[in-house]
Amino acid sequence: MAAADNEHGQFDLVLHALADPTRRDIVRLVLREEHSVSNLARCYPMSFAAVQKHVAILERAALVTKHKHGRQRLVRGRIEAVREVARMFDQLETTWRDRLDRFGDVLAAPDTNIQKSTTKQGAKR
Amino acid sequence: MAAADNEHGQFDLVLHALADPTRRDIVRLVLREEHSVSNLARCYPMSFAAVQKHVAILERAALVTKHKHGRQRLVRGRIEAVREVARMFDQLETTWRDRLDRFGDVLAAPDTNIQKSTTKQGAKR
DNA sequence: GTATCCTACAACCATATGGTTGTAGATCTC
DNA sequence: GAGATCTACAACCATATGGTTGTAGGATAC
Repeated sequence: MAAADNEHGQFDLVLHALADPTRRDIVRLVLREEHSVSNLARCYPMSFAAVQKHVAILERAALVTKHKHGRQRLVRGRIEAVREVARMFDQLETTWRDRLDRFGDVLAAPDTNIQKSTTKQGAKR
Repeated sequence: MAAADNEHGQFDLVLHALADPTRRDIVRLVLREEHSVSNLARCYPMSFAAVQKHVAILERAALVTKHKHGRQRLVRGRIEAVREVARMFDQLETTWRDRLDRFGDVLAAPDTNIQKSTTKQGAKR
């Protein structure tokens, strides 16, 4: 499972989806232009069903959409989703850095008062 | 293993490491200040060994470092790594978007020209 | 010294993941 | 209509993952 909770957050889904080179490549392709699933499948050294699963994971993460066109389903990348993820990531990084800035001097001194301060704010969550 | 190749790329490692709320929280904590492993373990509803594994995954992704201090190992977040990942992600997103711009008309979708405005101010940090 | 605490690591379990093959349903082509 | 193609889905397998407990080693405290 995820770890701390029973339901996947969007961030979890997206990062997990992108933590695979094949899936990143699929996103790259379908951002260029739409591809049918079987079309995508021919690009990778694996079965059709395997690629289908990868597409499903990307779809679950809202990174791509599918719409049917005749007998095939065309996969299209959602550039907005990609941008949103990049933005989320920037924000996450900013948040972390801000905290860093605020407590910057703590890092300056390798290990002075870690225990006691950690004790009180460690138990939150 | 991963999928397309037998050796994990750095991007795979980092995205996989961050695709878990507990690990993201650990990164957040150890960026604020150093924590021992047992200290971290007390923050989460799981065993010491489980947290130890999470830290190992973060360490493998070079998101944190450990150095021994007496009988404990202090975990410290590598802000450079986090920033580097955000940068990698921006770059990835830029690459994808660039291709999109070049083949822009493929996207007759509602939000055609949003990305270019985002282009310049999205990657700021 | 002994006891205690922190850590590393191995063994184990349940489930998720990434892959396979096979089957069945739509849809196009003929 | 028949056949071919694209897709969805189920069943299955091997391995990875996230969690557990237990054991052993180092460092501190007494």
